[in-house]
Amino acid sequence: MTTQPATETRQERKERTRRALLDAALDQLAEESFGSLSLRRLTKQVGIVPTAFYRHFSSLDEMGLALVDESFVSLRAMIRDVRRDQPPPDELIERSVDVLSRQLDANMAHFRFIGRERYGGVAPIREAIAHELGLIERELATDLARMPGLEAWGAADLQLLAGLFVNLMVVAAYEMVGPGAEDPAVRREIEETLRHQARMIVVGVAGWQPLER
Amino acid sequence: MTTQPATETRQERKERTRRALLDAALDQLAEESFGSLSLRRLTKQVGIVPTAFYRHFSSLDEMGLALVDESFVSLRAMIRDVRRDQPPPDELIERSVDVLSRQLDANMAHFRFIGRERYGGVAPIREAIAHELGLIERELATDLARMPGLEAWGAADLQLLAGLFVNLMVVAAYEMVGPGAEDPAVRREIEETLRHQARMIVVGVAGWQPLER
DNA sequence: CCTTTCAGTGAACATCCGTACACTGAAACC
DNA sequence: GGTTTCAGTGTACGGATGTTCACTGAAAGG
Repeated sequence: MTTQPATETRQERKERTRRALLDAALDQLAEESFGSLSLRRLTKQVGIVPTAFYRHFSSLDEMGLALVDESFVSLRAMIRDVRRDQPPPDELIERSVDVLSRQLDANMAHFRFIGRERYGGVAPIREAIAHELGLIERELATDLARMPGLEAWGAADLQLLAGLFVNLMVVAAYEMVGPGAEDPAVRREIEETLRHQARMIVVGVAGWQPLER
Repeated sequence: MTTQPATETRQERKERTRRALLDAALDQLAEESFGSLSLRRLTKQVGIVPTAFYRHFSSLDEMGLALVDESFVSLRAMIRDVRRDQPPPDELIERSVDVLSRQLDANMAHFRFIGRERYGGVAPIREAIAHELGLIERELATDLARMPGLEAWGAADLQLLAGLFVNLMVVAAYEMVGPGAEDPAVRREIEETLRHQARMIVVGVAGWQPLER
């Protein structure tokens, strides 16, 4: 295993099987939860012997935390994309959902992982995800503070709103990428629901203009 | 095992160990996900031999579906409680959260189970939960249709709103009852956040009156 | 060029897993 | 009161699990 064309430094090879382990995990996590992952099946899929796993991670949990890390790198990259070309406030939702939709395909497994394990079985992973989502919530809150009409809001108010949006996003992302959303039509429907629900939060029930049909 | 004071009909005894199996599952599900449950640990906790499990369920999955069923009996009972004494619209959120909070203690394990397995690992259970939540969402939509100010809303609009509320409730319920919410202060905080966020959806960002601090 | 490092090997382990099978003994039934 | 039903027993199995340990062979380094 792991012999390649010609030149490849030792740490390149190591990094490659490490990557393969992470990918195998993300792959298997599409069909089961982290708590039921098996080290042996993982290494079998990668094509190495079970014990070689320990050359890369000291335990399955440690590998899980690595997955959390890189998943949130994806998520933050997405947020940065939205923030980069400062969209006008009235287009913020549209732009955000567009970016989400685009990034979703590139990082399906990551978003699926977050959605699945957010409330899933294994404590340290659940906690790591909760922590990262908390950070993102607070970042979003400070972003929102600069929006017209929200300058006077207190930290607590902004936090509430940020929580609503983050929740909505995580749930919608998972539903768009999780099992049952293979059909593009279904996915587009979820995407539209997300747009509308986000708008509904902004204008409120009182200010909602019924959808034309 | 399973010998009792005096008279106890055969099906009573059977029902009792069935109940014990379900309870043992709910108990263990506080610390792991359904996908990693083990028939042997389950039966050990109940005090019966592994093979006796099959006298009650044909598989772990079937038992999981039974858990979904009884969990939604709890949830529907809760909703009926809110609906029973028709609360005035402006108190609906307060009343709902109060009922939720009260029912939560009585059915912790059920709500924890739903929150955990909603996006969790095992397909048939995930689908059963999604189906039941869909029903509840539609019920709530028809309830909302009778509210003053919403009589003119179309089915799609009502569905959007119902989705927001159901989502908010499931997430908040899990956070109130899941790991990390043992501290009553933490729980009360989550409860208050839920109240505020629900109100924010109703009045919208535009109509939000900043919290006094 | 010779030595060190170390990713991956392969056998062995104790333990857990689900399930098949023949069984027992007491409640249920006629 | 004799027969049937059936929840729970006990053994036994084949296979999967995580982890140990001493190992190999090629790349890295002096």
